[in-house]
Amino acid sequence: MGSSAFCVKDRVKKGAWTPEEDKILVDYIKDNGVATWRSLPKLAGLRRCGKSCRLRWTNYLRPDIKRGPFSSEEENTIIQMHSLIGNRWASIASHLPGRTDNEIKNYWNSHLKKRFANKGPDQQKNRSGVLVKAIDSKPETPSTHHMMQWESARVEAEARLSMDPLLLNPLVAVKIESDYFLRLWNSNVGESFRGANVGDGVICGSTGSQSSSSIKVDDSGSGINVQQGKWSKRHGFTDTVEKQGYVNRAICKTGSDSSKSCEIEDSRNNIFLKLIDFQSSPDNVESSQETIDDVSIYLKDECD
DNA sequence: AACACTCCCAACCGCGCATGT
DNA sequence: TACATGCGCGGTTGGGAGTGT
Repeated sequence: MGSSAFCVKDRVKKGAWTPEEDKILVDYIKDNGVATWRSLPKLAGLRRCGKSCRLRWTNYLRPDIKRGPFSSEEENTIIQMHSLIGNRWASIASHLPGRTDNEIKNYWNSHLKKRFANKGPDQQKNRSGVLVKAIDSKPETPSTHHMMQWESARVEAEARLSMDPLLLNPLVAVKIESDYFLRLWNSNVGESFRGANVGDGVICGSTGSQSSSSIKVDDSGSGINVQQGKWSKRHGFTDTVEKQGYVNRAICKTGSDSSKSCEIEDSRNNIFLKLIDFQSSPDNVESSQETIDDVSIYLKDECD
């Protein structure tokens, strides 16, 4: 379907790109941008298929691409990310500005793969000597499995956001920065969650007493609503924004004692994260000291 | 110098997801 | 709901560059 029809035109040139072709492509995109890749070669006067043009642009001609050898920091990032999420090169690339997924994939296959091939089936050490465990491996416990799934979901959400071209707009970047899920994850709350000792099993049946005002964000279609904004003493969240993300459903509440609770559901990975009774400054989340009293991880099927 | 072999990376291929009709 | 289209992603390949004999 899609791609098979995308690049099957006869008489299109294949193989290495010439400098002349590069110039045509760059000049055209500079002047006109990219409406659809499919129509671009014809409009630009290139005998290439749209797919080839897109690849050439995204992997080689884009002005923000960083050339040269990988730094030790970049290498370390690749190793750690790969140990966590496996061959998801696009997600890994989102953490390395200027590097393409293709470049990272090649670097892994040519430089790093062999180095870790003899370190056991699922264990790798980064340059700091920290032992990390591959997510591809069979989890030893349900909780570790879910921790990995959740981290994987987080990385994917970050990747999606970072790949968003709107990010180039600083105003939009502020919105994305305040994406509640990611901010929550990157806050002390998320830190607590990541470091939380959830034992060997899945914790179910956690309780929390919320009342007063609440805002429910529900996604029943393909679009996803993610809360952003600041806590308000009286109204829970203020400001909402619709954007593409990974969280499928979030229910956030402000208790009568100004305590907060937040439930985040990730249906794709079948994870239910519940943060109960954490406090934060109602006026400025960014600078707040958030604490967490209870963290629950649900397996939906088991706990509903 | 010539050949064989290995390595690296740009480019291609096919699958699958998101979106539109 | 079903189908078509556009495109992103990960796996694979082919050829040039580098190295060894």
